[in-house]
Amino acid sequence: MERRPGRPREERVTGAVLSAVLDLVAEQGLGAVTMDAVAARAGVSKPAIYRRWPGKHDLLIAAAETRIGTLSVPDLGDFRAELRAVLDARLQAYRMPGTVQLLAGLIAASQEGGEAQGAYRRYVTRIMGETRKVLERGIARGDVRAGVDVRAAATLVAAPMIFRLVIEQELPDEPFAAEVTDMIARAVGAPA
Amino acid sequence: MERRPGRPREERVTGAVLSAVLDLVAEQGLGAVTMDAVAARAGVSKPAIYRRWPGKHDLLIAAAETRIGTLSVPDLGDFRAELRAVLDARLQAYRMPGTVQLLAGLIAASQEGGEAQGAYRRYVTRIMGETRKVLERGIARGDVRAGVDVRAAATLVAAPMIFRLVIEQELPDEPFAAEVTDMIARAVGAPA
Amino acid sequence: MERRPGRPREERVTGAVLSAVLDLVAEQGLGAVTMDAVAARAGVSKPAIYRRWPGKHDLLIAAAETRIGTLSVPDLGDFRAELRAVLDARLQAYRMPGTVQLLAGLIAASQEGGEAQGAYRRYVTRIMGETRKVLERGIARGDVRAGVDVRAAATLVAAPMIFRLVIEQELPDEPFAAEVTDMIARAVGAPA
Amino acid sequence: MERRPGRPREERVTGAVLSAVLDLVAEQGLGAVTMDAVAARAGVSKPAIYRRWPGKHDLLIAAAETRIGTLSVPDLGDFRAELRAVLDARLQAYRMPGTVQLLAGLIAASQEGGEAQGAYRRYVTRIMGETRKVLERGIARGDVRAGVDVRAAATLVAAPMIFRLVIEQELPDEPFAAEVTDMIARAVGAPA
DNA sequence: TAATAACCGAGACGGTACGTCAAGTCTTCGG
DNA sequence: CCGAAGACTTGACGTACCGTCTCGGTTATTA
Repeated sequence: MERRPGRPREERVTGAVLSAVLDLVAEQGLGAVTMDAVAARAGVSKPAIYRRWPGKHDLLIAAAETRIGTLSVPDLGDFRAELRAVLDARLQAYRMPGTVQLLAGLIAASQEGGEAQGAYRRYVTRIMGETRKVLERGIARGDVRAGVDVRAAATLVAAPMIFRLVIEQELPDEPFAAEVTDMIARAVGAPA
Repeated sequence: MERRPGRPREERVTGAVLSAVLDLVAEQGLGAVTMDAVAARAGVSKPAIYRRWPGKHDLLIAAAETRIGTLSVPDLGDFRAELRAVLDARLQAYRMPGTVQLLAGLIAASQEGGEAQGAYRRYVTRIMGETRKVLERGIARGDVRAGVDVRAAATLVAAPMIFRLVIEQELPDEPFAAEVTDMIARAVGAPA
Repeated sequence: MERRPGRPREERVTGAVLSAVLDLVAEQGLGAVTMDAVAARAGVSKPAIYRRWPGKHDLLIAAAETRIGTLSVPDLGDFRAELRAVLDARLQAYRMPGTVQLLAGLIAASQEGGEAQGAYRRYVTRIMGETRKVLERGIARGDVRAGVDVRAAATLVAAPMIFRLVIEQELPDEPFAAEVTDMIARAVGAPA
Repeated sequence: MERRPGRPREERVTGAVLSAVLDLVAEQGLGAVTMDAVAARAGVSKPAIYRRWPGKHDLLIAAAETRIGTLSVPDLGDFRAELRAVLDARLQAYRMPGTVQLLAGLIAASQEGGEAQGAYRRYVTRIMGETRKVLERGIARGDVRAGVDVRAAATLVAAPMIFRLVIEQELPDEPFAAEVTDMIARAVGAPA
């Protein structure tokens, strides 16, 4: 195990900063997420933040990752059930205060095209990976049509919840998740 | 016809400003859309801009409206065809340079919650209205299932294209539109 | 009379900033002369300061100029009297609170070699000009030796007071001025 | 002979640091004399520096002392000759690259009023001590007027060279030294 | 021989200031 | 009243430096 020389970074700082970002977003919205405010809230100096993340965008992405990390759906033996599980997991994540603002900030940040963009791309890929697995499992199992374009279908699954939340600015609820589950099951499910 | 006293507003300004916003976004990205930059590019003074739009957010929304304005799909006698028409119209709009950044900026701006938010909401509602009409026409016609939740379905239609563009950061293409058309037709179409 | 377009600069700002610098130096020393502190004290914004002076060094020089501006000694008919007048004028200037710190800051600032250096050089030249005039007047009058190197003599006149103040860190007093007057009069005066 | 326990300090460090300060000042000016830069240049760590000098000011003073250390003028039997020897010694010291900046830095540092100030005062006193000795020797010998204020005269001797260098920002040369010698000899010398 | 204490390089830390930039307002002039 | 031009406030940005502290490791003196 290689060890870099010099004083090691304090773990406390990383966690405190990310928490501060989430708190500020939840309590006062995206506009309150100032580097100074984050530093003050976290009880940390600005340079300590910039040592970890090259810019505000990267920090936002990192904060978002702690919110909507990798979710993992086990094999439930049924595509519809797994699909619902995926959507329910998202539902929970989106219900947490500040998630909308965080996502909105993330989207804006991802357009700048610095080092942040790579991290963002990897993040999105990772997020959608589980949905693809569920679809592929369904195909293997036979309750998803063999001809389905998996990538397009994954988009169809992931999009509505975020759209409702971020574009329509309305918290998606369970009836909505149920409705989406039903429609997508019809869209990609194997005919009886 | 009432006439305010003093020098009337020059029509030239409004157009020049909106064009400047679109140009800047397309050429240099969202970060280049500064009020000063817009003013300089449009050959216009800043006060002239603020006289027309109360803030940057509103200006962004106005610029977005010129891009993805109201689209109107005529009755083609077939839901699937009309759905495809809706998606193709979006496809064209999204293909124009700078649309991604514009949308991203719009999303970020919409979170601030000033006067702009109302305009944003009206804009989104208007955008989705046509899709709802198409769905309702399909129900009336009988080629869309009667039990479909129209609002949820409208979200299902609008979301994938924007998601692919803004979240996945990939330009949606015609095969994708075709695939989505097919899936949604299965999702909400009346069974044969 | 040419008039630049746009809103003219407020005279208030320039004066308020220079006063703020002098006040801060006098009250809390050189270390308290922060651009933020100056801005706050002057009731002015930082950009307004940077519009007028390219950096902190230039601001310091400008502030020093208001303190030890051009002094003018009239023809008193006697070299010794005029010499004493020059030294007394300096004495008064140096007695004002904060002058030491200001001079020390000036010296440090003058080493950086930006645009500030030119201003500094002009300032020093101007300061020493009056002393040279006094010397030249003395030569013409005959109570200063004809062979005296005027530039060297001017340095001999200007140096002791500043040295005592800045290097020895002691406020020069009248006995000191009298002693210096006497010694320099002997050094450059014409023999009786 | 008391010996502190633990690993003794490496002599190498002290010398390397002082050299680094002098080199940096000479090559890139006062602004380049950063504690980090000094440490890097000397191949030494920052704590190793702070173990030896309590702060930057003290380090600057220490560096200056290596440049303009104690000079000792032997009894040459003649005031004028000794005076010239003093000024020539200074001339040599001032000619070394970076001395101006070093002095300027010293002056600025001496205003801060920490622990460094004491060291600075002692340094100045020591520097001027030799000049006082020369003057007192002259009085005893009889080639300096008995009534001369020794302290004021010492200032008169020390000031012009530094003033020319630091304030006028011009390297004092031998003609200047000769001229100053002549004038001061007239100022304080005993009449023939 | 082992323990201890002070040293060493490397580098992260808090704090504070710097100089810049953008948003939105205000002021001058001329049309 | 509208227009351009540009100065203004506010407040955030990202960077630089200072002096301290924490590592892992080394070197000498003491037990």
